[in-house]
Amino acid sequence: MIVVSEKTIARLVQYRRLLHQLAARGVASVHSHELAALAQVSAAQVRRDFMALIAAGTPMHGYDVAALLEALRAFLDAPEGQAAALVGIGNLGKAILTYFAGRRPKLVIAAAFDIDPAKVHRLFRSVPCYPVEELPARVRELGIRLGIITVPAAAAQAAADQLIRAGVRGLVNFAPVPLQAPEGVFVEDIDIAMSLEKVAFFARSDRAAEPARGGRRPAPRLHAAAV
Amino acid sequence: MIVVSEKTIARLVQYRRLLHQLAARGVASVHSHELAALAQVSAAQVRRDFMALIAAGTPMHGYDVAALLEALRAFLDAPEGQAAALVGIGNLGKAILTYFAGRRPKLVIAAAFDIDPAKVHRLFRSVPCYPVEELPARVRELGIRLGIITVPAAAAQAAADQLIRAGVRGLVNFAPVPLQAPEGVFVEDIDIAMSLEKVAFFARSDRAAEPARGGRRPAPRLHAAAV
DNA sequence: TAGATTGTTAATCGATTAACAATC
DNA sequence: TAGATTGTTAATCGATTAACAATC
Repeated sequence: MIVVSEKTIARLVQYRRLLHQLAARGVASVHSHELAALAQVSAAQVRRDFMALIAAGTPMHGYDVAALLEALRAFLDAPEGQAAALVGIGNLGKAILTYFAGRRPKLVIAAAFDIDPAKVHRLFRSVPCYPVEELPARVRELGIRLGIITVPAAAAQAAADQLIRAGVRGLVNFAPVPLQAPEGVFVEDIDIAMSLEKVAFFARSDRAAEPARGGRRPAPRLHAAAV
Repeated sequence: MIVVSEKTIARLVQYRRLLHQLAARGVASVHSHELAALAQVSAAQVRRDFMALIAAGTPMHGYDVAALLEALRAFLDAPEGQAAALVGIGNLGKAILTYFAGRRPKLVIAAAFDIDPAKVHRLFRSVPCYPVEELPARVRELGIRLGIITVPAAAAQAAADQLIRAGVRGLVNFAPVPLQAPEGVFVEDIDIAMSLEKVAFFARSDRAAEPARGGRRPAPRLHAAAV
């Protein structure tokens, strides 16, 4: 059982995104401080994370982009791929289906569900949509362990319960209500309205975000001009 | 100038959401441990946050829900209200417009922008949509300080730059690319694909999220059964 | 070599929680 | 009163960064 912090995984996922962009531009090697600037963390953090991945760099040359991508793939991706289910084909559900269409071979949305009779039994961005009554059977049949909830708030907990009962172990919830889930089920609540309210607070001219600090203080220096 | 941490604001926004739900159910008072269970923080954290808001409770009775909501409103909301601009009317943009339609009187999306000639000069969920060429003038004219970016990745930074030049101080970015912004502009990147990859990692049966700890350890206890 | 970067440690901060006296 | 909760402090953890020897 591999146990890691959520923040670490978030950073690794972000590195991968950035490295893909660099690779697409033909960049073959990268220094810790370059990636640090892009990911907005310290260079030491990047080096620590790569050390944990057993991805070595060399002084002057830096890290090999292809080797890093391979190390990240080996650590982050399920070898056999992962299938996800999406519940609720509103505008948000459609946006997510569109975004994922054919983009990540190892992480595909294999089934979508809705209660609207006009939406079921057809394809959305080549993903089949089924009535929610079929959710337990389809999720089990496809071995889905990952759920995306894009239904209205009132229906979110019921959708989550159904998914969990059918074997789902991770949920991304976009409904504006925190989900209850048993131990062992990872839930990420993405509340767009709450994010907007947070940003609105800091967008006011008399408000400022406290800069994140921490870490060792610089050593006090003898004054260079002292004679 | 009020300086607070981002996490604190996120908690206060969440408390408000939960208190609204309680108020709607007719609940008049609440204890710190009740709200703590809903918000998934410690009761001590809730009490500390309310102390900072100068919102007092009484032993046995707890905190008055209406008084808390008023204190949160006074702290979080701009007295004169805030207007936001949304750039990019795809599925995600429409989802956000739908969600906000008439919901928060103090935080309204006042203008939307798109490059598609078929979408401009009409209303989406009663929000007027203008061509992006008009963005600088409209944002200035409406005094907008808050921007929501729901354009494709390739167009995100340009949209951000335009908004910032026109006076926007806070951005919520849904494009899958981190935005560069000058000091004083608060940026929240919400990367749905990265969130999904993170959850996918923890949804695998051999992976577990490290439980967040910290805080004072329980005092060692003398064994009660010792004679 | 000289210079820059990596691998790693030491230091330190913010965040969080247990604890408990004061209070209703 | 007795019992539970609030207001507040003390303790402690994880996260983060400066520093620097080893290395290319």
